[in-house]
Amino acid sequence: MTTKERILTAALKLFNRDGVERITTRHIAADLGMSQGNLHYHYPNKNEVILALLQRFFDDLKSAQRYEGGLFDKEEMLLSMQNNFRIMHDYRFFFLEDKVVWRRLPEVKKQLLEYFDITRGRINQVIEGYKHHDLFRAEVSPYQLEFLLDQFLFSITSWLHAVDYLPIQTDPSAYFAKYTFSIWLPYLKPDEAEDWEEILISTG
Amino acid sequence: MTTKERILTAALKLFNRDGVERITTRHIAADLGMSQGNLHYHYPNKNEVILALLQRFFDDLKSAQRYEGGLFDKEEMLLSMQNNFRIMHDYRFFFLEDKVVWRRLPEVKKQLLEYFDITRGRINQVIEGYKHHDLFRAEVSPYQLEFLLDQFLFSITSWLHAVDYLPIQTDPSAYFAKYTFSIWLPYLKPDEAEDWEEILISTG
DNA sequence: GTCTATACAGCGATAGAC
DNA sequence: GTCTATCGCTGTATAGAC
Repeated sequence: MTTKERILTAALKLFNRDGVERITTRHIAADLGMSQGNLHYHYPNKNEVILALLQRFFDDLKSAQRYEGGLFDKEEMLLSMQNNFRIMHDYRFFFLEDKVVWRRLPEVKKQLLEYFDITRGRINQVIEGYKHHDLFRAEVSPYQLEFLLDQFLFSITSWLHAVDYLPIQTDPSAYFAKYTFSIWLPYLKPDEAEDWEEILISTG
Repeated sequence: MTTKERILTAALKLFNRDGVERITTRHIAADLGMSQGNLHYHYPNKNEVILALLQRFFDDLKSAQRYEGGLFDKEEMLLSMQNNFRIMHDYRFFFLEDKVVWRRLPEVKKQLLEYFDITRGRINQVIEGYKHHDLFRAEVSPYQLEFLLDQFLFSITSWLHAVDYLPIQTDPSAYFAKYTFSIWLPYLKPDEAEDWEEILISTG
């Protein structure tokens, strides 16, 4: 592992544990048994460390992305979401302290919103596909269905915040991946809902 | 308005705008055209300012609480939630920067979790009442229903975080109060769902 | 109650030796 | 590449005059 990489790993650990504002370049250097001057040789300032971590976050997401199975391979969809959630959890300070980071670096906000906008498009495709194949219950009103996309997006962007407020026993990433898909069960026709429920119960 | 109150009002404004960590006692004093020494006469340190704000938050909640209508007065329930959300929005730094505040003052975490635990109990009562009066659709499985309480709690505790991620045009407090109740529409029997939908569309 | 002045600690960042 | 030393700035908190 190169020194630059070791710095990022230590910084990530400390940011997640103690917060971006509290952790200084001194702390990161000390954690590595390295001088602060040397750290500044590799990264001119703290913001550059944060930006490098954001880059690594997106790289991790990309390399975890297997080839897209069809929109209707349920198990694949669930596991893929679990994977993404695990990576988000690895870099959780970006989300748990999003407002703090965005204030330092508006660029981070822009990039994260772009990322979630792409996700939003994917989810919308799935919903439209389900509409097209007539898999939603007939009684569900358009008003109700309008909220569905927002509900997914809410869950995907903000689940890390909720971890402290909900009584969760198991691995948060796994729990909230299941939670996210459980959102739409009551919108689906009984057969489709049963299908999904089985997957949610048996997987992970 | 007493000086102590003026300090709290200024501090709240600045915390919401620029973040708890960034805003210092100097900033608060300057905003009031007051010396920093004088501020420290009224509040010995920044943490005491934050704790006083938490107290005021709970006071505001309490005084906004009208007498509880029955569990089944829908309009009352919606307006009451909108009110609570508005107050949360007034003190939003407590929620948008919850992890940062909690690290400084673990006491704040304890009190907020207690508050939401009480809310959790109330919601659970409503759900149980709906079960008892047989208002949920028969096809909804116990597995699905288990998630309902968590969905409500997730929404109520974390909606402020989601404001930046969702494309919201109107007043966030109003939007998310409606959003929260829209969660359970697909779980309800058609008649009850229609009833709720009408309220959600016509109110606010 | 309100002010000015000050002590003290910690942070970001740079310079220069090895 | 890595170190030590150091500067300038900002934050918290206190002391003492009015």
